[in-house]
Amino acid sequence: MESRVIMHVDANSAYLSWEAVNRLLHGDTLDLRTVPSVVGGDPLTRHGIVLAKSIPAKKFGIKTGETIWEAKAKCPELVIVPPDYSLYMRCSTAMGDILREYSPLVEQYSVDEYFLVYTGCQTLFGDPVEVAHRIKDRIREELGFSVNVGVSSNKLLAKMGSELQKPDRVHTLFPEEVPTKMWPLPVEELFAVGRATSKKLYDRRVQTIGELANSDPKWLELFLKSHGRLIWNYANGRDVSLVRINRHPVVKSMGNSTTLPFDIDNCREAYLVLLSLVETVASRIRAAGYCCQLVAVSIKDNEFLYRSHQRKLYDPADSTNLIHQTACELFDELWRGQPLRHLGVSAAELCSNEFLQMSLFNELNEKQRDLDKAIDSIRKKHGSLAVHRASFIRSGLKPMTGGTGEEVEYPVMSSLL
DNA sequence: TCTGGGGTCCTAGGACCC
DNA sequence: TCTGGGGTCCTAGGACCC
Repeated sequence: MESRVIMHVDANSAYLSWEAVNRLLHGDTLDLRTVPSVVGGDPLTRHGIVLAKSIPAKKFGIKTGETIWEAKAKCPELVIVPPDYSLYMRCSTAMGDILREYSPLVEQYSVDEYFLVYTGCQTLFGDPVEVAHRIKDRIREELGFSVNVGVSSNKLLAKMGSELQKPDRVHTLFPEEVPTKMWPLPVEELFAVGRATSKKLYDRRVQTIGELANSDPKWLELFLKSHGRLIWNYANGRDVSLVRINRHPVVKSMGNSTTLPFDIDNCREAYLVLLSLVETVASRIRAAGYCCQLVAVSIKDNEFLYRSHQRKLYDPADSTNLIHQTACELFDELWRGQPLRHLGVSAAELCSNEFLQMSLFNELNEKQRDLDKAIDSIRKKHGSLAVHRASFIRSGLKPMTGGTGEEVEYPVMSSLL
């Protein structure tokens, strides 16, 4: 069997680079990439975390995910810009369009990452490493931002390769290069080794990827279960997962959640927030032609304690009111009166809605579906704010919450490759 | 001036059935 | 009747990813 050639293409500091490019395009003279800067949420609405940082900001020790407040303390002259998700979608798509010129097998892994199967394309475009450089340079010249490209024979190594040194670089990480290029790295840099796993490994004196690779998988399984075997294989450069074309992505769940500007302390308001979340979730489900058979509600209180309840439905549902009804019942199970800062609704066990469309259900459901359908089409034509439920009037709450502004047309794929 | 939002997968325990 | 054990479904929670 011919060995595979896989590339992983990763936009460098994606949100920040894209903001920088867009601002230059619109006449700004300052290139955000050249100064300490971050893309971040608004602390006044309690969304104040760093979503992306420039390389100069990184030199101040600023990290993604930390609070704007902490970042400012590290660098008082820090430039902070708000996120613009619809811009990021456009940049993401433009990147994918270039990649598809080099292979039909392209998987969008996240908003700023793609896998590309180059196996068999050599005869058309030539040596993989040369093509990786060409792709990288074309994206920089045509779209204005830099990427890293990792080249290897499986997805894991291609991805690890693209992370090696940034920005604007191509790296190979073939299996024979694993001991020299990957094994010296600290274990937390391995894909699928997060905070909890790296702590357990450090507690047991496993500090580098090489030490993990050369430890006994049976021993790893004692304290990491099946995850131990997985990361042991990864550390040894082994991964058999396939690149999946996103044309027919299998979405497993759809959810929306929100951190509220102020704590919620009564169930009337909570029900309303749940409704605004369900409006978004249910319309996404319907737009995709799905029904859900499971509804989940999550809460986070003012002490950051997180809990969730879920319930399987007797009949698959896609109606806003039905899902909201279930969500409120789940909320009642969960809530013990503590002030809440965050609410979430998720719909899972998705199935096709064809069965429902056959109208085997009672008249009430029929009317409910017609109503949802009518509302969806008005919103599609005139915008999501064109029609909303009267209960939101003077509530101070948004009638639809969640999402990124635009309908996101790609899935966020599995955490495992 | 604290700490986002979108996902997937795995595990453990209880219920229930045979 | 004195004690088992498989299999499946459901639920809660945790870990990981971008």
